[in-house]
Amino acid sequence: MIFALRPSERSGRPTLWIPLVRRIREPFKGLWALPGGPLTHSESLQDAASRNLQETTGLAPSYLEQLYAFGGLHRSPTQRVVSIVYWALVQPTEAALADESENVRWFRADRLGELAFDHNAIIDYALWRLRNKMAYGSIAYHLLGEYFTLAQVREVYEAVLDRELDPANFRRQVKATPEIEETDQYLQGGKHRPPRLYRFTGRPGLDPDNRSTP
Amino acid sequence: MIFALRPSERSGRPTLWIPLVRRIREPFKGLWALPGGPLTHSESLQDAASRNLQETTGLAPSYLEQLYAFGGLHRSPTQRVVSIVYWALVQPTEAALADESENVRWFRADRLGELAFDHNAIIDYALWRLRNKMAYGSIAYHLLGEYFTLAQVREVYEAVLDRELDPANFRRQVKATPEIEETDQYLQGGKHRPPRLYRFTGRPGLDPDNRSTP
DNA sequence: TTAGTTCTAGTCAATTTGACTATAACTACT
DNA sequence: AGTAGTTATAGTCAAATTGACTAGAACTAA
Repeated sequence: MIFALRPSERSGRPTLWIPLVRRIREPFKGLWALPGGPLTHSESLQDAASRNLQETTGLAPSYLEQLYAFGGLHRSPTQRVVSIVYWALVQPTEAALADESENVRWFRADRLGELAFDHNAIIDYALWRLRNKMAYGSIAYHLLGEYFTLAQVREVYEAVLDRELDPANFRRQVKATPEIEETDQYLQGGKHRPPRLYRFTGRPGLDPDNRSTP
Repeated sequence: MIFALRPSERSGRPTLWIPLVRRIREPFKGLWALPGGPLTHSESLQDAASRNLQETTGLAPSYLEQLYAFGGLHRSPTQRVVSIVYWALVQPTEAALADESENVRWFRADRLGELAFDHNAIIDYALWRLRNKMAYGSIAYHLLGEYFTLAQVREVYEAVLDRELDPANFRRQVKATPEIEETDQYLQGGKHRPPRLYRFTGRPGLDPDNRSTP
């Protein structure tokens, strides 16, 4: 389950997109589904998630975390399947390089049709978790490049939380977080005063997969 | 992974306890471990967790949530094992009924020796999650009975967060949460003014397992 | 009756939040 | 060159929240 920001077609503002793969066999042949695959004996769960991500979309995520293990009895009509789902955030530069083909395509996260299996429910849950994490932790930065303006951060929040935020107040809050570092670079090229660039110096989450690896 | 409150032996204040089972075969024969067992083809993950809980300790939890799927390569020295761990909170009345035997015993969560497999790490993570959830959500009530005093709620917070809280300020905050309902009952029997009893009217979490079941 | 205890309501200053104003610094147009 | 348009950025002010504290209420035990 991969999230990336892409500019919306109309407004140009960033919105959440996710890549899906088309099912080429039954069940649900022809429908779109989350990328995934079996776990082998010689890789950890996180490694398997990375590998699947790499194989289907060519992406290397800047953030990868376990989402949930789905194990209901009737997730697949043909057999019992337990899916340990990971979710990833990728930076725009990465996302632009992603492979796209007949059977791999990006979709806006808020405009999905009916997907295979219980994948709509999985995505709903991932969106809920993303919004939740965003409200507390510092996760939005993994959707941006190394350098970013505070307005870009605000746009990420606005896209994910789907509401407008006061620019001045948002600034004040972000600047109060110690993980945000001011650079002395400015972003040129806009039709207005050039905004200062910042960078994020924090580490990912505190999950069992990540907490030990410093 | 089961949490319950029990009065500390010395101070009498509530502290966190967890039941462990003794390994009766290799690997780690003789060491204590978290209760658990294999997943069958005919039960969901949550059902399997409930069943294992019931079989080993006789407990029926008031709260059951998925913790994490652990899938490192070397968790067991003999074979590759993926454990989808659930954590439960049980009320004191339930916990008092729990089976205890030669091979099932309760331990204080902050005074554990070396356990089998990676179970120390799992418990550390569960404790971290419990503290986290407690700081935000309304989860402490699942460790208490149906009726409770605000001082009891505070004691739960103090036990889990391991720091003292101002009684008056804590009251104010708890009373501000809409899920807490005042009753017109009072708890008699103390050597002091009898405190009013409250009840919790909220629902569990918003996990995929729980969110649909109303 | 009094001392001891916790319960409970309340005050007050410090901090944080939300709404808003004003100036700074750039580009684009005339 | 000058001016309008735009976003960046700092700052103000009232409202809401939090933390430290005070004081009376209501019970038990002696």
